[in-house]
Amino acid sequence: MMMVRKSKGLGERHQKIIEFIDGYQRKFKHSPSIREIGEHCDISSTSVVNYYLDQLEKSGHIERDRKISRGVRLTSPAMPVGDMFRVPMMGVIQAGEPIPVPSNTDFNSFTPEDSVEIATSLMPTKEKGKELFALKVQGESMIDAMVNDGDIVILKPTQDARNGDMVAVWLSDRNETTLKFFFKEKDKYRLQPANPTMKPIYIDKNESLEIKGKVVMVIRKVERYN
Amino acid sequence: MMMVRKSKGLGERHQKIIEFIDGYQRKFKHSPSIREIGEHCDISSTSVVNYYLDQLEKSGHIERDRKISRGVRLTSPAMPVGDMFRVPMMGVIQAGEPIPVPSNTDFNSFTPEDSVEIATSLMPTKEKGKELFALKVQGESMIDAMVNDGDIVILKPTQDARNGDMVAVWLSDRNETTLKFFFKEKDKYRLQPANPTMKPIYIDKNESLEIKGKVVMVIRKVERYN
DNA sequence: ATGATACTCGAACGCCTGTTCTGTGTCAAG
DNA sequence: CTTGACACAGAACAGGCGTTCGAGTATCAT
Repeated sequence: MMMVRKSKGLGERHQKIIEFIDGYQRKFKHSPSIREIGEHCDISSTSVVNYYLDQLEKSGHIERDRKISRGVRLTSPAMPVGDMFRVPMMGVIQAGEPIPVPSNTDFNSFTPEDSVEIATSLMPTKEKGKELFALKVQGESMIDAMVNDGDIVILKPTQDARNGDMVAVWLSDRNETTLKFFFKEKDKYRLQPANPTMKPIYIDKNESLEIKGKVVMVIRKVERYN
Repeated sequence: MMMVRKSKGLGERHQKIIEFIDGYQRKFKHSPSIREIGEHCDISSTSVVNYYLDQLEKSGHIERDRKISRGVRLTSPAMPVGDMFRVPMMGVIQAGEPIPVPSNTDFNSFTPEDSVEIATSLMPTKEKGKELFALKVQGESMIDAMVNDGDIVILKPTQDARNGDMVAVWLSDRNETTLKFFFKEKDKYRLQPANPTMKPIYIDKNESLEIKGKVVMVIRKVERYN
């Protein structure tokens, strides 16, 4: 039958408690005590706080270290505390295929599996990563940009590049995706490989050239070849 | 008994305490109490623990929330809670110079400024990074390993490499440091550049070849040329 | 020697904190 | 109406915990 009671989901107090714990941990660097939770959530008795904490633990929202002072913590804090952020992995980039670009509406639909975490201390400039996306390089066609099979490139979506930017471009005439340094010259574009021993390629200005994004970071995990 | 004076720097007990706090926070998700620190660091009195904690706070190694249970925490934990860890930046790697390798004794002497944070989710295999160190590449001499000026390479110190490993080697005969893929052949070593368009170099087995470490990761920040 | 400094110990004080127990009121089902 | 699950309050208990104090010991410069 129908219970008008709050038998399902999170009640108002559950949410208030979670919010308070999250804010408290952010402000101070430790967890609140049961009594502190009670005070700030308008609960007069510690047993009631304990009552809700038990429920939140069963529902998996929090973890508790029993008998330990301030042993309450959120299972998945909104921001992973550590100074880093998450970049969605949109797919692969390879010659002969257009690269996927993020749609503007999906901002929280990616899971940890298909995303990359970057420490903010590693980020160039202050692209504090709210629009960035990542691509995995497939094949060795980007090798002239010093990017190899399996590498991860972090891109910032943009249409127009400045001279010297490393960009991901889609050459529809050649049916090819490539990473190059971008230079605009008199009547053509020069796409300069990163490796100085290799020659640049020139694209006429009326040839179609689609800039997909600007590379801000390259990450290579070396573990293969065993 | 022997009581060793240490008026400067960190004494043995200071280090032991820091290590314990770090390990404790990693294992459980909260800080240890003063008594727990005492037990595991062979300090019989809580006042002595408090004594050292005060010093560590003044020297900036820890932070304390007074009057708060378990209100001790490291100012820059080796692993900043969020799922990542810190790799010490030992210096630069460049042709013509030997690369610096970490001494075994410095474990907390590096500051956030000269270290690199890596998300564990980005790490290859399970090198859960307790011996790793980082080097910044200077010059373009590593370009045949697809590593460029300004790149950061993460190395795992090792003397012997397996075939296919990407290693940092010091060729004393040539007075050169280089990154190559390592292959042992009949009577010589083959050092294969990562870029297939470049030819390998061969080192005779009696020529001196010092392997300094195995590359596990390469990070490139692209922000220059503006 | 002597005092200063650095270090160690043990105990006690008193608040903090998680836990538990009893009791009250509400509301829906039987 | 009775019953029982549910939400809540208050109090009390027992141990956890940071803090403080008094006292003792070793090392060193004066």
